Formats: sequence, C-alpha cells, structure tokens
Amino acid sequence: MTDVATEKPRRGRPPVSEEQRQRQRLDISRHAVALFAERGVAATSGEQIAQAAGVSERTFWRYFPHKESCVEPLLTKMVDAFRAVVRAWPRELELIDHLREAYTPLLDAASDADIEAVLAVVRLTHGERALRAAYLMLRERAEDTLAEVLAERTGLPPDAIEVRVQAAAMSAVLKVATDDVARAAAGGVTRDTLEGHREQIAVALRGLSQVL
Amino acid sequence: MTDVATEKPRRGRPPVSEEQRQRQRLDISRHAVALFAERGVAATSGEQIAQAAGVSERTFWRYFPHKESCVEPLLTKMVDAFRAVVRAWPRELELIDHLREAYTPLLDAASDADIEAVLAVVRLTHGERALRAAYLMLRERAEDTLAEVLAERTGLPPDAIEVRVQAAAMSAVLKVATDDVARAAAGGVTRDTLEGHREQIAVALRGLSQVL
DNA sequence: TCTTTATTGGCACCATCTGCCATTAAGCGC
DNA sequence: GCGCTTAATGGCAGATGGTGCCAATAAAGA
Repeated sequence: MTDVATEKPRRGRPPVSEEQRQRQRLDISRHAVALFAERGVAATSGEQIAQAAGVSERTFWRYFPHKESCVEPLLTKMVDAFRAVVRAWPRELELIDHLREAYTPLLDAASDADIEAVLAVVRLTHGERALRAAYLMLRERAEDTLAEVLAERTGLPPDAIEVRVQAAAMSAVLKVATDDVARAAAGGVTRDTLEGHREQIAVALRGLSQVL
Repeated sequence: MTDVATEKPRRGRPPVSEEQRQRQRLDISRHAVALFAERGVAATSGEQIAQAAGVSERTFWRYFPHKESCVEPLLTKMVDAFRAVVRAWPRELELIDHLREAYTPLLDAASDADIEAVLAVVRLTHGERALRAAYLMLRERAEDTLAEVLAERTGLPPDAIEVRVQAAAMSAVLKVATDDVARAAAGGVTRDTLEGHREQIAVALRGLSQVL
C-alpha cells in the first residue's frame, strides 16, 4: 500500500534536495551573522541580509521565519557535535571518559571561519535578547535527543521525569561550558581553546554530581 | 557626597511607586494571558490587549517592550516562589528536606485565578514559540539567584563553573517539574496537584544525582 | 493659581512578516 | 529543439509589531 504512495510518476521540476536547501540556509546564515556582529541585530534589516546573501527579501523570509533564526544553521553545528558524541556513548564507559576520547567540539566538518562565526554568535547571545531566545530554544530541541539516549541507557521511557531531568542537566552543562569557551575565544580561537572546552565540560560534569 | 545626591528638592509630580507599576503590569498581564489562551498569541494584537486592559496602545507598549513579555508578571510568580525558598535554604539541611518543609509552590500570595493563569501560561509555552522563548529567558534570569545562593554555600565565586552548572541543573529540575505539574493541572488545579509538584521536584532532584 | 515634573495618548513612521500572483527555472517526453 | 508540468523565486500590497516625538493631562509644591 505504501508502495503505491512511494511510486511517484515524478513529473515537472523536482524539488531541491534537502541538503541543497540546508546549504542555502547556511550560506545566508553566514552573511546574517556577519552583519549582526558588525552592527547588531536590531540595526540589521531583513532586506540587508537578503541583499548580502544575494536573494530577494521575499525568499529570505521563506528561508527564515524570523530574523533571529538566521543564527540557527551555524549554532546547530555546535549542538550537533555534542549530540553526535552522546549518541555514540558506549554503555560501558563513564560519560566523562567517553567525551575525553571522542569529543572534538566543532573541529570536524567545520571550516575555521565557521568556528569563529559560531563562537561569535554565542558571544552575541549575551546582550542580544532575540538571539539568546533563539539559542535557548535550539538547546531545548537538542535536549530531546539527549533524553532519547538516556532513556535507552536506563531502560526508562523517554518522558520519565528522571530522564528528562538528566537530559536537561547535561544540556545545562554544555551551555555553561560553551558560554565559557566562547568568552575565552573572544580574541581568536586556537586549537587549545577547543581542547579546553572539553576539559571545561569534564569539570562541569563533576560539579554537577555535588548538587546534593 | 551621596547625601547630596539623596537630598532631592522634589518638585513636580512624583513618579509612581515601583509597586504601583508592577501592579499595573500584572493587571495587563492577566488580560493578555486570557486573550492568548483564548485565541493564541499570533491572533492577539497589541491593540486588543491594550483595549482589554483599558489603556492606550501606546502606553501598553511602554509597559511591555514585546508582546510576549506580557506573560512575565504572571510567570515570575512561579519562579519567585522557588527563588525565595532557595534563598532560605539553611546550611545544615539537605535541599530535598528543605523543600519538603518550606516549599509551597504558589500557594502564598497568589489568588486561585492567578494560579490557574500561571499554569495555563506554562501549558501555552508548548506550542507557542514566542512564549516558550520568554519563559526560557525568565528562567535564565532566575538562575543567577540560584548561583548566588550556591556560591555563598560553597564559598566559591558566583561565576565559578561548578556553581553555574549546579544552578543551571537546579533550574532544569524546576523546569521539568513545572512542565509536569502544568500538564497535570490541565483540567483544574487542586491543592493536591501543587503538593504533587513538590514531590515531583524531590524525585527530579534524586534523578539528577544519577547522571554519572 | 502657577510652576514643575511624570505619565499618558495620538500620530507618523520604519521594520517584520504574510498572502497572492506573475515570472522564471528545471525536469521529462517528444 | 518544443511543449508540458511542477517548484522556486520575486514583486507588491497589507496587517501587525514597535519607536520617536510632541501635545495634553495629572499630581504634586510654592
């Protein structure tokens, strides 16, 4: 039955691939962030972003429902790196040890310019209300992934309160550590800065267990 | 020298007291939330809120810089209750025990109608992007208070990473528990619902210590 | 009452975002 | 190449969000 639905005669212009679309979004994102950093979010109009990215304002608004969401494609690079490593967390390892082994915060699959841009955005989220909001919403979406992983690990349902709390706590750890590394990288990123990030997370995780 | 500054000749109409201003904000907040719940945030214009609250649109925008921030005065009632109880956390007690003794989630100083309204807002924050963002921002502000308390307790500076992580984690606990109680109270709040909230937090806190 | 200062309301204005429609681009069969 | 079909784009009008500016009013003290 689903076969029938899958069997599509496919006529006319095909829709662009999802990757293509993401690439386009990322491209616009880069231009937007550059402008945000240069003169602030409020002082950057959608029209200007569109012009910088070489599309019409109308299609710009089609790619991004709100101006602030321009930062998403870049910011997810950060969060996704963490998501991926958590997904690969082997059952027999402590989280700290796993992170030390496997977490390379952004180093994979991101150009140096993008790394700088991501950290710049994180810095911008302090002071720019709208960006902070977008940042927090994005983190919350990522929390669900963490919850899934934790649920599978503990055997509890993903909406169990213990699972969600742990996911939220881990997300908080990443948030604090990320804010720190972004601040530390204010004057240029070095490989050491990112290595330090991993260490920060370890420290933060240890701090977590002392809550009582 | 500060005396000179303090010594004010006081002429002309005096500014309204801060409490007065807060009361006004809260009043508008109630109207706004009623409209949000009834027909959604997007379908409620600033003009309508202003009209419902009996002020001009212009002064409405003076009280609330963004439409979403209308929910703040009500939502802070929830967060503030937690802040207050954490501030009063005696050194010799475990947090869980202190909460069991001293946390009465909203029951003090809030009318039944307001309690309903607060929980309604929390429910609205799922599904209403803008409200969720406002909610998360508000929580983050409250995190600073938690950090202060924890800093004093541990003797660490309030911006130490361990302190901020613990504050963020506690904030996460409250968030998850609050979302739960709001869902549970969907069909009317009872005293038991709120008592249950306290128990939820205890469970969540215990879940937190198992993060590894 | 007159003076002084704080709040309010009215109005003009730019920015954000949406709906609608014409235009263009990209595939496919011929 | 030419049509045919569908997807993406751009342009334009319009509602809403939100701000700056100024006049009007309200609340004090002299």
